[in-house]
Amino acid sequence: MVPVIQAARSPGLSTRLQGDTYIIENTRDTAPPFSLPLTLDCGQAFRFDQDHLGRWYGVAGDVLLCAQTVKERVEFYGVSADTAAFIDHYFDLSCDYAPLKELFCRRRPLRLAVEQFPGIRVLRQNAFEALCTFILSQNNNITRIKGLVQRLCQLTGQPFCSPLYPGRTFYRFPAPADLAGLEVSDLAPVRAGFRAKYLLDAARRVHAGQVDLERCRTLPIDEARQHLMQIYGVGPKVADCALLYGLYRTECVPMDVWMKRVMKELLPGGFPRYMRPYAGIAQQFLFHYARQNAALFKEKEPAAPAKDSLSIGG
DNA sequence: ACCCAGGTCGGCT
DNA sequence: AGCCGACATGGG
Repeated sequence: MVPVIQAARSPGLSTRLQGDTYIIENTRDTAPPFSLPLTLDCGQAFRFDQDHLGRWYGVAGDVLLCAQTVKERVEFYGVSADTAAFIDHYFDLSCDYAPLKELFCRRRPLRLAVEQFPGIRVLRQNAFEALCTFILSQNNNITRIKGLVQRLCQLTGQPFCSPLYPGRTFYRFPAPADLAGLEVSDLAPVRAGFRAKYLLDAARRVHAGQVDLERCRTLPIDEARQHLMQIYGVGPKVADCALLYGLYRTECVPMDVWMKRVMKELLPGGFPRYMRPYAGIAQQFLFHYARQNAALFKEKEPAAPAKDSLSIGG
């Protein structure tokens, strides 16, 4: 129930630190190991953008990450040994996605999603950050969520500098203690609207130990979900996001409007039992697939997707 | 101006 | 248990 296939022997990826550049390659073929834009901008993390050179950069944990795809390789810049270890963890590089994708591809609709967007990976984000950012996500669009998170970090997070971007200031995501003592009025500059009070309730409960995020890593999944849902403003969807993205509970499938549409059309019977432990990862492929093929799934009522290309069932 | 956005809450049946 | 409007804000 815990991890995904750990595959220490054949992770499918090789990594090496050359100077301060951390290079990640695919050991199986010449294809890129994973897609930076798909992984960083597919609606799981909200702190990454592209700079004027096209490099992806953003704060994760305590550090600024800056990366680019160069000739079938992913390169991270300004990387220390500690940062390299963090990258391994954050991008879950010890997890081999090949057998997972093979599993998913046994169902045709999932195969279409995986084949169209093979570079997606589910990140291992900080649990409190995942909880908070998905509290901010509710009834909101991704562009604006990124703005809210950015302003929250500027207002309450710890500032630091990076030699990668001289003269700029970056901000870590606030710790529970950074938020627990604040009032809704203090968060006004964030412009989070009705979500501000939810955010503060989460911070206070985590800070007070009333909510134990780490315990949710191992609790039976229904108990973990209920434990998080004691937070005012956290329902089943946000709880599942915190569990999947922040606590690596890969059996969780956050059901937002898009996933409801795509499941109804493509997997009306739900995920097959054999992929249930990793259904959250399959979800990431389906979620992106649905959004990128919005015209097929946006229809309110029947308007089934083109049965020609999206055959139902397996 | 209008609609919607990776939902949840409180108040109804 | 399930439906429905309100909720703050602003991007397209």
